[in-house]
Amino acid sequence: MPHTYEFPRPALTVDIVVFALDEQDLQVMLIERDLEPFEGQWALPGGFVRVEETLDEAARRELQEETGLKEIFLEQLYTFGAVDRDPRERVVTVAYYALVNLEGHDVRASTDARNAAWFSVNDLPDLAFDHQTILAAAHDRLRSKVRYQPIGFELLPEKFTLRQLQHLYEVILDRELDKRNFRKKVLGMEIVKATNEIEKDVAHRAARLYRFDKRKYDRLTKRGFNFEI
Amino acid sequence: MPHTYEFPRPALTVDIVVFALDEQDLQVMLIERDLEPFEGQWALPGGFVRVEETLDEAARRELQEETGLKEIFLEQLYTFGAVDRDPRERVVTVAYYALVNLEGHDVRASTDARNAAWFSVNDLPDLAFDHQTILAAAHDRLRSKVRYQPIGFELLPEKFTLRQLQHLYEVILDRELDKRNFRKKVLGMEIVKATNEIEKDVAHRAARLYRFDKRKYDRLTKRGFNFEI
DNA sequence: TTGACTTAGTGTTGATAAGACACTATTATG
DNA sequence: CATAATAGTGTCTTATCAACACTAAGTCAA
Repeated sequence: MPHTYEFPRPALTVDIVVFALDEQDLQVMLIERDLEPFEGQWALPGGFVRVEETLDEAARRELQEETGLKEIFLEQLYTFGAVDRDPRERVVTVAYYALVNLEGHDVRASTDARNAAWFSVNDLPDLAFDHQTILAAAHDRLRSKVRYQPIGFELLPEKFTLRQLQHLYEVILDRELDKRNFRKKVLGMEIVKATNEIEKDVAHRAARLYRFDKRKYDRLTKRGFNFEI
Repeated sequence: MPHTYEFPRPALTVDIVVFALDEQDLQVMLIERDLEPFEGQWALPGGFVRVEETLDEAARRELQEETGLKEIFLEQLYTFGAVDRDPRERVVTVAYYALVNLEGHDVRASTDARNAAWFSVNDLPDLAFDHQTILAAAHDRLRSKVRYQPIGFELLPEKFTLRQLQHLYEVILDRELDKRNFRKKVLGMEIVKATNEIEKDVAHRAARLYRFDKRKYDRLTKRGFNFEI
């Protein structure tokens, strides 16, 4: 069913940069394109915005369709509108970034006849369209945002050790942190709460598990509290 | 000339929140609508994105057409895509915010048969569409951004006194700052340079004029310098 | 069962930055 | 020439940040 407008309109898409964390690295989910243009190349998950859904809904829908991920942290990043970013026609894309913890979510390796895979942000393949630019912008945003808002917890399982939390910050900020200073600061802010559990199946002394205390964090931010690592 | 697509497409617009500073307040430029919907109500300047221009170009073009402003600081803010934000049809808008200094730019009070005017952000009329939401988001962004990037200089004339600069921060951050500490900090960062001029036509001791040292600022930010007030 | 290995967990100190605070200097004006 | 208005300046206290090393607890293998 064709749709006709008085003036030409850009197509509108969403693209999502999904970050996760493994033991070594920050990872990004990419999808192998099975259509021209850029057939066979890796690209960010995404697709067209429908007229009856919001941008956030479009991003969540595409993410679930293409990767199986749902109910994850998702935030709008920036809208990319270079005239020639898609060789076929004018396409404006609203980019999002998402954070997932690998333990809590089951990521389908392949859906919609497309191949999906995780890549280290430090070892990326060539990407389709301007997706390299979008990914770099998302990485920048994550790096700066993690410094004043505790979004990093989204990358960890519900219960985590302080070592895992520190590792998260070290990977995202790309520098080493002092263990004692880090623990002092995090515990001093009182936004994590000790559980009475310890980690299991480790070949050394087991560390205490903590959980993020969202209620306390919300109360603190209301009073202008600034979470800074 | 009609344009036909296989699937329906949202219309794509840009809207711009233009900030300026007067002696008392932070001001925003609004335009009185002369068409339905919201005829007679105040709204942000903006309009449709053309297929042959980037989003930034669209924002600059609309700004010049509707307010006469050009060559000003302009930055993308956020993209608003609620399904019912325009009662006529689906319209997604890429919002921008802009900073101008009132002395350096000649703002037409009225163009395109529309009435344009400045309003204090503390005393706004009812706005059309979701423009109240967009404006609030821009105000938030300005407040937080001014704390770690020296964008505030865009609101001042080329040469300004330290009192003007302090006033700018006080208005945007909505709190009083200590004069000695403020001057110590700003001069210590070395991102403003004293001129050998002083202000004129004041009924008291005249203050020295300074100018923003963009070259020095660029060199400092490259080394990870953090501009914080 | 014990010794080696691995990571958990813990405080102090010195340096630097931030915040509170009040007076003198300069110019215009009546 | 006195008054009024804002410019311009330094010190001290307190808080924050960064550097730094050892003991505790548990696993594992000989």
